[in-house]
Amino acid sequence: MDKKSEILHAALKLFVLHGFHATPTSGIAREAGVANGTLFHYFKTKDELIVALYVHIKKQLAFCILNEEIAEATIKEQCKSIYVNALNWGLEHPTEFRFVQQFLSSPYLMMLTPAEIKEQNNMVIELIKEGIATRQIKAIAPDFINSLFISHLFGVNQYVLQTNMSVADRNTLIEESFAMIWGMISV
Amino acid sequence: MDKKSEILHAALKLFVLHGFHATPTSGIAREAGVANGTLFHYFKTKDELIVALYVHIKKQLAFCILNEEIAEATIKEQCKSIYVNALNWGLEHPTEFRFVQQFLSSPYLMMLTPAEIKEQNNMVIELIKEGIATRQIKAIAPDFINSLFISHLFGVNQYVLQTNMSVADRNTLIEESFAMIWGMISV
DNA sequence: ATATAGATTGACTAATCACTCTACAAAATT
DNA sequence: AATTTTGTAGAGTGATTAGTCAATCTATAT
Repeated sequence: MDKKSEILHAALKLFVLHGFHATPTSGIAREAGVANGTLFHYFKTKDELIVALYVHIKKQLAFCILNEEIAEATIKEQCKSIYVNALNWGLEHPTEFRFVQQFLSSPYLMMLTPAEIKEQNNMVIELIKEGIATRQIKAIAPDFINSLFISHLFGVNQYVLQTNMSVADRNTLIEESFAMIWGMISV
Repeated sequence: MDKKSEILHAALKLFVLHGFHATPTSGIAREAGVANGTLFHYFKTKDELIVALYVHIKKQLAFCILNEEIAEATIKEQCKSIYVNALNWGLEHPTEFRFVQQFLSSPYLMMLTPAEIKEQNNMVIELIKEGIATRQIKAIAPDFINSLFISHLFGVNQYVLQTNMSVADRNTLIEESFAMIWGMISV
């Protein structure tokens, strides 16, 4: 792992543990095993590091969600694939997931342009629109359905993380929870 | 408004605007129109102020949710009353709502004891249990249903806040969104 | 071999921060 | 009236911070 990655990795850990401002850049550098100045060689400011980390993690999540052949699947199967992949990613990467949550409910969110924010949900929105057009999904605002979809994901993730469950129980819950959200948004 | 309230009010505004650590206590005191030392007369530390603010806001929300006669209502009506009241409170107090969100996804959350955290959902959990016992709500973990309920609330709130809607449209959406969550959790 | 560009370092700085301290004013209590 | 408690102020303090900078190192290209 190169130094830039080490810095991002250390920053993620410390930000989730202590919060953005309670984590000094000097602490990140120490945790990453690099000098103080090196951090500012890769990221002009601390704010730039925070935003870069968010974009970096979002990219990983997006890659993981799409990491399957779903071209020929039905709308429902595609939705389920996205749902299950996103949920599993969140459960396998709780620190990253928590960081995203922390970032989205912080004032740092405003450092992203509205276009950037919208862009990230674009794929799901398009899928929802297709589902509406083919009368498989309820004919209500796609943005609204997307909001419910994401919220549901967050809720299930949070519940699983704070509950000790066997892998089998967890998988059952994931199946059932998709059935619930699909029942809610499908016609 | 007394000085303590002024301090809480100023802190809320600045925390949501700039984040916890990016808001200096001196700034809060200035915004509240009191001296620096006065802040520390009422709150021993900045952390104590943050937690006190959270507890203060949660108390307001709890009061608002219960502010109706619902003793004789059915489980569904009680759930709807809580849902609508909570949602309306969030829409009428976006800053407070955002603060709660920010607090819950920050490391400050860990300053609350697990008992305190659990206590806050207790009323809804009890209602869900009653609903399950009377076979009106699906027989799955009450904590899980509570998670979904809260997440749904957050999702709808976020959508409404980021969308320009007429009051009529908003009320329709609130009605419809309750029907959706109720359809999801009822038998 | 030499030159050039980028990577890395860590001491340094100016600013800022949470919190303290002393002094005094206003109530409340005796 | 005297005394104690509580509220308020704001200058002051030691610690900490983001970011800079000049110096050194590494690697690749010529």
